[in-house]
Amino acid sequence: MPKVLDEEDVADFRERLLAAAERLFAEQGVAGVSMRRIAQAMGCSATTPYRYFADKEEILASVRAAAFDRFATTIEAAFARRGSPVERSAAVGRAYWDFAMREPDAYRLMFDMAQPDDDRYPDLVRAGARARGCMTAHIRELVSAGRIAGDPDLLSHVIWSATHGIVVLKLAGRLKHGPAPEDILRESMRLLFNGARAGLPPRAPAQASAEATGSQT
Amino acid sequence: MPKVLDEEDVADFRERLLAAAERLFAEQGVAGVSMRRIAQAMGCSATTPYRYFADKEEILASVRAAAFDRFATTIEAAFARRGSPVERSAAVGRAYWDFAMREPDAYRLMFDMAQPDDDRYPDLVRAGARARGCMTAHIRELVSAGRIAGDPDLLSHVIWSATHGIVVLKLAGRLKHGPAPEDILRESMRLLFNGARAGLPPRAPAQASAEATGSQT
DNA sequence: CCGTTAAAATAACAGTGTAAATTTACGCTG
DNA sequence: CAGCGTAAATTTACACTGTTATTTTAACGG
Repeated sequence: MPKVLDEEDVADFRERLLAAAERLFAEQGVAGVSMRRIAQAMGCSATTPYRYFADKEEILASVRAAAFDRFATTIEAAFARRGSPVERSAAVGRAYWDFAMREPDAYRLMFDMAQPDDDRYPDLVRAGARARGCMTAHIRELVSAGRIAGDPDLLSHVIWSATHGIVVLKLAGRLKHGPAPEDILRESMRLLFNGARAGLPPRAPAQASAEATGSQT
Repeated sequence: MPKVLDEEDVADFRERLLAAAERLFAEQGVAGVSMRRIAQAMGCSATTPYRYFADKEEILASVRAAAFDRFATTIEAAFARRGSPVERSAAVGRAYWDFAMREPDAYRLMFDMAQPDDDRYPDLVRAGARARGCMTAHIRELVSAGRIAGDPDLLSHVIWSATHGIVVLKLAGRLKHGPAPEDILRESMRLLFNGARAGLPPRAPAQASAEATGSQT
């Protein structure tokens, strides 16, 4: 134990603790993991973590922020692929789904409804905003390319919430008896994009009689 | 304290405790409510609830089952309204949204992702199944009436998950900066129904040039 | 080598879920 | 009515939790 803690040492300890905490959270659920258990996994005393984190809530917030960042990085990587707007958009959608299926515990933590006021953790706010932001770019591109019509911000929230809804229903165990989640997702996207295409102005293709019948309010 | 507990007395005690527990859960979150706190609200000793419930988890499961039943009753009432299939379907959708906004804590409890194995509580399974079931009837009716095309079971899951996604994002506090949740919901339904209508076979109305373009898949 | 001082470890507190032991009080029988 | 059996309620107790206060440890400067 050095006399004074190098800033690097602090960062290292925090990182290692967060990694351990995330693993334990995934294994036994957040409520089932105690500070003492985390400390034990770190090989330190029960209260040493309090030198690096204010309390358990801050640990949880940091784990969630890390998950959001990992998620955002994954999505951004998918969007960075080269290809047509449609291909890139499909890649983003696939990356979203794959992340949720590959790291269900991380996804659960990220979007848990029981978290009261995340706003106290700037890093969590930043990571969450980054994750949200990187889901609108591909929609904006689709609109710019004239493949769908509508307000990109609104459309991206529509696509996002539809996808999110299927993911969380599955992660909550509520899609055990109905259609396969993948089928629901595919059909949702098919219908949404068909619907959004219907809003396009008349175009080159011959049989474009689809006038704006969207007057259902 | 009677010598033996009438079955009615047991049911009464359970009901009163569940009501108190639900109120406390809503006020302070599930994790913030202790058995002792519930017992205090009941005016009994700390361990008396254990005569009526196996443990805290069973209390939570019962509260969740009650919420599902209340939800299902609300939806069924909306569907029981007289009117056209479209009107009845719209009423169901509105009732769904209104319930989630009126009882966000109940909704949170119902669809919380952190619940591991609900299957141990038959009443909860039954109530959950009932709630899910009453969301397909109005879709089935729409399909029967020829207003939309597709597999009713699949379509109902599409509509459900889209609605659910918006609700849980709002309840998780993730829709503070974007479009209003109501707008996302309206646009989602507009696009989905437009998309689903596109799958209809050619019909009476004059400008029905929409030949079966639904040849995808 | 010794004192200073930051870091770690220990001890302690209030509160948790819950099981075991104990007390209470009702209904029945002698 | 006395008193017993017994179900219901309470008290006690235990292992655990998050967290704070106190004490111990150990690296550095003189």
